[in-house]
Amino acid sequence: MPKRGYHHGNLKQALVDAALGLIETKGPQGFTLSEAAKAAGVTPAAVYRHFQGREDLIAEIARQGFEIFADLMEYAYEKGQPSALASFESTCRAYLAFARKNPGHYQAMFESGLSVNRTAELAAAAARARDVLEKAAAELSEHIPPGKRPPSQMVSAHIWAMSHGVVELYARGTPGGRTPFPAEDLLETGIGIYLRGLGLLPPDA
Amino acid sequence: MPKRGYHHGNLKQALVDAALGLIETKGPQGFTLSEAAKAAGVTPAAVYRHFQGREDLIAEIARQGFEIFADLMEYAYEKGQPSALASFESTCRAYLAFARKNPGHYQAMFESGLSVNRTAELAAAAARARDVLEKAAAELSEHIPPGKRPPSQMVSAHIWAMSHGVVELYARGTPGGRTPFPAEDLLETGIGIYLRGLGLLPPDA
DNA sequence: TGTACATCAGTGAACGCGCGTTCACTGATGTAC
DNA sequence: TGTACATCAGTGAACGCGCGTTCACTGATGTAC
Repeated sequence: MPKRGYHHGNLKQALVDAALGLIETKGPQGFTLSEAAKAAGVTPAAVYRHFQGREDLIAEIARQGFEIFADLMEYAYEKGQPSALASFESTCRAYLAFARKNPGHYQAMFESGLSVNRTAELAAAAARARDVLEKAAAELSEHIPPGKRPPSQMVSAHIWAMSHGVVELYARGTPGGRTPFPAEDLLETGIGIYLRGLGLLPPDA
Repeated sequence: MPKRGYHHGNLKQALVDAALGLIETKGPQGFTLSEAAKAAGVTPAAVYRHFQGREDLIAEIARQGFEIFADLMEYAYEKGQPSALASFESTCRAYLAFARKNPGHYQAMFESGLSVNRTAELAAAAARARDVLEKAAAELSEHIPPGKRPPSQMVSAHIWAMSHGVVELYARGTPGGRTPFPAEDLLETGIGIYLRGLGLLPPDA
């Protein structure tokens, strides 16, 4: 697909891919524009044909990440239908799977420090991903008696928080944590206990 | 306390404090050694009398952070005694309170990318903090019938993950999240539901 | 099919800058007598 | 109490380096005729 020679052919995406690799090894703050250019086999000045600067490049990576993320979440949601519970659990699993498979995207999205409202496209992609989880949570909530039902946005926030926490603490680096349990099991059991607390799973299981 | 003049008197701690301020505004990767020196009113070269370099400075901040963190957790734990449940909930609240009150430390500890095993002191401080939560979780677990009791290390990992997730997503920046709920409420309710799932709180409440 | 030309993606040289790190030094402090 | 001296925390000049950014340019590509 990419042409060779004086004209690169698809430099924009090549820069994105090169930066992804750098992020995975050195973090979103750990590389320079020049490094990304060099990794793509191109002069630093060439970057400015496609991006306004380093931040703009990271924002594009985050945008692509949120698009992939939203697609994955939507797919997982559909796969679980028509069961609200199955959709919800499938969506949660997709969260961790995405973080595992796309660590560079994940870091650009959540650890680069850039605002999700930087551009309209980025905000839209992020909103699409969030909406999937909120929809799954809302459907699930309908199975809880109205009196003891927490707001569904709160449920999705709880789940997002636990998922993100598991990713950050137990699916990568070496922070305060490290447990003898695989991240997947940790998330699965954690969400299981949480759903039991909501009365959506039998108290035993 | 700090002397003025040619000799600073307490430069090491002054550098730590200056760096803390910089971390709070620009993140753990967003400042340079020279900036920290300037913020402390001192030549860049002076830093080398106290630290081996930038990483070493951040590691010292993280170490101090883990010490404060562990102290706070221990105090919260004691305050809840002799009730295992009260100790546990108090400890969870202390987690978020620490992150709120010491954002610079928190970032140095969990978002700077440095390994907790960098030095023995750092590892020891981190282990002390972790042990408090694990002890609280273990005591709590004893109130669950052995048959349906998850490993207490798993419980503490779940709680740490949810706490960390709430801090990262809802107590600061603007990632995929933003909810209408204060982080404190989010964590409180999330842990409440989780504990109900463990059978440690009545199914209503 | 061939030629002339417009377009524009990428080049490479240049710039000013602030970084981390070193070094011989200086001068404040504390202590021995 | 006073003086001589050792200690060592911080200075300031210097260095080489890679950064981001600009600019006039070059040459590959596509298209009009």
